[in-house]
Amino acid sequence: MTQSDRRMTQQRKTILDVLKKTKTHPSADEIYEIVKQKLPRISLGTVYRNLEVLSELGMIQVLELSGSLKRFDWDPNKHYHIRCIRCDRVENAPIAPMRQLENDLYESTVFEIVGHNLEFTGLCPRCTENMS
Amino acid sequence: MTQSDRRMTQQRKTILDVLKKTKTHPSADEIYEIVKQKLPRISLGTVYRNLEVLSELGMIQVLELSGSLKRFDWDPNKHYHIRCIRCDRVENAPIAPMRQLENDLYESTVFEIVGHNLEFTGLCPRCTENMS
DNA sequence: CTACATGCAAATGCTTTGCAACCTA
DNA sequence: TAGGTTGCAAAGCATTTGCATGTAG
Repeated sequence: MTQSDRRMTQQRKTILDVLKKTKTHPSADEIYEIVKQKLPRISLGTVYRNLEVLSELGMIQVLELSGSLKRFDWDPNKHYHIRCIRCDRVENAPIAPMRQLENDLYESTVFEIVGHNLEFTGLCPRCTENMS
Repeated sequence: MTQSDRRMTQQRKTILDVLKKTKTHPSADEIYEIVKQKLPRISLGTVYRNLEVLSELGMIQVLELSGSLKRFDWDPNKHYHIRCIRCDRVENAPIAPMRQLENDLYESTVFEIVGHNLEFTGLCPRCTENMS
């Protein structure tokens, strides 16, 4: 199936809209809950399938961060993230991609490097406040 | 429960031994399969519980890499990894930890940074060969 | 019309957990 | 002998999938 075979269904369009407007990095279930307000009969499976398709089309990005569920990013461009170790909230890390990193490894590994992922962990403001 | 309350059972000892000898970064199930050869009656649940305990004790490290199952590292010290996107094999990345990275973010984020994770993705030699 | 997409429910895969029996310190 | 630990099985949870029906192009 080629890209042109994709159909812009109500569901796909709504999911994309919701993600673009959310501006955070929600999980499939969070997206499902919001989309359900507009399309009450949508199923979670459809949400997963469409997020997958949209990422194949390069319109969004799937974030598979360490030790947490999948999150989805309206911005398909490479960038880094910070994850709150308490509430799992994810935000962008305000630091430019380090493109030379992969070259640094070129001579010292037998792997053929194709990319890298940098993820910061920390406490978001809300969780810092509520520390018991 | 304090560290001194921990008991060094046959199971715990064997799991630690196997991991130290493996020198790779196996999954719980891979460890289970090897340990079973020495302790045929051990259960997968016990393997998970002990790996968790050993990491609490700082004797090993749990790796929660993006989009893959948990892996366990006999070396509790911070270091980076490369993951094969085809077979999921994980090896160490021969590059020194960048300790200043977190400071770079200090002024530009509202998060209280506590750490970071850098993960390279690529093709291991075996998978590079077998590319169809 | 055709074949991609959906809703539903069941299945999957990894990991965790409740519990009674067991064993280490 | 106290209480941490085990084996077993069941539960948990995010995600995927099979299938009959629906619908975009």
